Amino acid sequence: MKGVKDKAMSIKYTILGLLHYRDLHGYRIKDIIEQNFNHMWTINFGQIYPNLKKMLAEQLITVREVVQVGEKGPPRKLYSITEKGRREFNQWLSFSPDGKTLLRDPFLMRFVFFGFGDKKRAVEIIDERVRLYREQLKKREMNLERWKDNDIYVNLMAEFGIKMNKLLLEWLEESRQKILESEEP
Amino acid sequence: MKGVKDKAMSIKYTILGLLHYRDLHGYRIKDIIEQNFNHMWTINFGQIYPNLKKMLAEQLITVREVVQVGEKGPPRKLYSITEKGRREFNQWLSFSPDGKTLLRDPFLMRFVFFGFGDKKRAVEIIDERVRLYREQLKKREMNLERWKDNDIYVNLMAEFGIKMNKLLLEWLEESRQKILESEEP
DNA sequence: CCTCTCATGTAAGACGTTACATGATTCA
DNA sequence: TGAATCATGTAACGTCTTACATGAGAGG
Repeated sequence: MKGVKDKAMSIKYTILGLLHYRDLHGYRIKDIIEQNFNHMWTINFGQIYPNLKKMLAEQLITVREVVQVGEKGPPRKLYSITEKGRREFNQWLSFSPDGKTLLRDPFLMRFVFFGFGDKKRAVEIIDERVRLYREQLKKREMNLERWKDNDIYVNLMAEFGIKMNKLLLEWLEESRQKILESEEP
Repeated sequence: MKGVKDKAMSIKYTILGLLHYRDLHGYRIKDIIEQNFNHMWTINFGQIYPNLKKMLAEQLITVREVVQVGEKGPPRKLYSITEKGRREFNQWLSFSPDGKTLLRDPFLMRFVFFGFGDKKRAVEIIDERVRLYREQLKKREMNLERWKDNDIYVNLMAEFGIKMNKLLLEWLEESRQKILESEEP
């Protein structure tokens, strides 16, 4: 069980997980993570390509170059998971010690200190945020529709993202009301 | 409005915010953040002390050394916010562009892939997690009691932490049931 | 012609985590 | 005596973000 340590989100295991479904190239991996794990992650190429390189060196994956005839852009590099990759993935899946659940939100951080600023401005900022959360919710609900046929865990996870989004919205709207009703210090 | 950019949680502004209430030393700042922002952050000295040093150089804060007579440990360094610090803080409070809300949870990341592993083991891991969320919830509820007299924003934030915790618990318990009822692939 | 999308990648820097190092006092 | 708490801090390492660099084809 040694060696399976990762407190962070771990792109490594996410990639290994995705490669269980089908072979993928870097650009596509980014797409999938962006669409499906957007409530947990912001992903970028600066993370993906170096990781793939490293995983290749560790022999967790293999590559083959595929030229898409009549398609734009450079040839794709399709990655596949190896037996070693599967073994490490399974170790992680069953025995990785989980870190804490963290809701990282710079807005919420500001929110706590709104008492030191102007109330009118605070409400303005909240309104902006409400709009943003509404848009996000719409997107997630559409996304869930698209993936409905998927496996149970993926669906449950997507449903959770929507629930969290709704909670955030409800809470913010209630808070807005309470703030308006509150007396100035 | 230039120069106010921070996508990350920004210890800097959090410290400036806390110094609005009273003068603090590094160790105490860590305590407060740990107790009050635990659903958003894990904080450690490796972040706090270097930041205080930097903020001192930027003249956002000042220090004075205070020897606690008859107290254990080295003398405390009490930090105060300066006028410049207040100005920067207010800029941030009113005009910082907020990044995305991210729920970082290594457990949830594993959860998505449970379909590739053993169902019995998956349920075991979920049960462990349920216990952990229950404990967390208890702590947060006690914490809210302690801070009840605080300002409205701090309270709303704490309430949100509790709501999120409850949602996570409910969702996980429901999911556990659905997983048990589901057919093996 | 210009911008968008697809597709690869690197480099610098910001941010976060863990481990180490020191040392006094309190409590079991 | 040994562990825990209070209190300071540094160093090394990992992770994440942003910006840069390249280039082809599609569509307006």
